[in-house]
Amino acid sequence: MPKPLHHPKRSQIALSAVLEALSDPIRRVIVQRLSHNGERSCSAFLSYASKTNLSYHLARLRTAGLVRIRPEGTCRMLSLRADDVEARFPGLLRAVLASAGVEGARPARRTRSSRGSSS
Amino acid sequence: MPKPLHHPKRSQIALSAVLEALSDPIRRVIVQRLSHNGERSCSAFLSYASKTNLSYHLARLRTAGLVRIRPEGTCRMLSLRADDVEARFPGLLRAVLASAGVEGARPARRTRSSRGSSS
DNA sequence: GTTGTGGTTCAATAATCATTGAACAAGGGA
DNA sequence: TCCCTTGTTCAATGATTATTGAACCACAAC
Repeated sequence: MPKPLHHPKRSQIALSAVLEALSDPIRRVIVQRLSHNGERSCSAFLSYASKTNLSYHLARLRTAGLVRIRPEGTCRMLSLRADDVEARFPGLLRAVLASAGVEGARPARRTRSSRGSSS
Repeated sequence: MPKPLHHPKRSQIALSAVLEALSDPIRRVIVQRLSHNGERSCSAFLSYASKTNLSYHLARLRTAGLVRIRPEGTCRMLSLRADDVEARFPGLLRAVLASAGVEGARPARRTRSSRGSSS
């Protein structure tokens, strides 16, 4: 595919764009799987969204600087730009990915001490 | 003011909502100033947005679980729910606030080694 | 060449977001 | 009491988002 597929360089990665990209559950799952399993083809994520919609979400991850997309024959390989993001926003990706796994796990069992805590 | 001003309890704070709330620069500045200076009145942030608009942004921070709003006489006091957010998503707030300060600082001086790197 | 597969682009949609001005509500003085 | 300050709610607006289907493009195999 000829379209240059623009990626922001490390210094251009913006916090707003990164947080916005990570605020979507679908995109967070993609980032998480890339973080665990390394490089994957686009089609590996077709279970999370339709072809067109997936393309949209991947473009958002790419333009935010979270993901690199490399053409390989007829398909495209995705990889997480973990080093770039870590260099720019230290600890951010780690914190989000760690939290993403637990998110919504238990309904926060009502213990005696939490009975009337937070509003 | 009588309206109960709903706050989510700690276990209800959702990652998507937190990231979404923090993805806006205005809201990030507010969170940062609360983190540095502690409790502040709403009106302390009128320099960042109009009265109505500020009320909107504060409501988003509140419903996301990032901020607590407490009526005090004729004004309202804002405080960061740093402990709740930290308990739920460890390291997240720290990472965002640390990065927020540096964001967009230097225009990334073009060194020889960065000349044609990314993208 | 033709066909198939992997992905993107385009146009359209419904929903949400950010921003504004006008109106309203609840204290706290004078 | 009448104001003034602080802040919210409402309605409207323009911009952006997420999602879809149809069309398209590039490569690879036949």
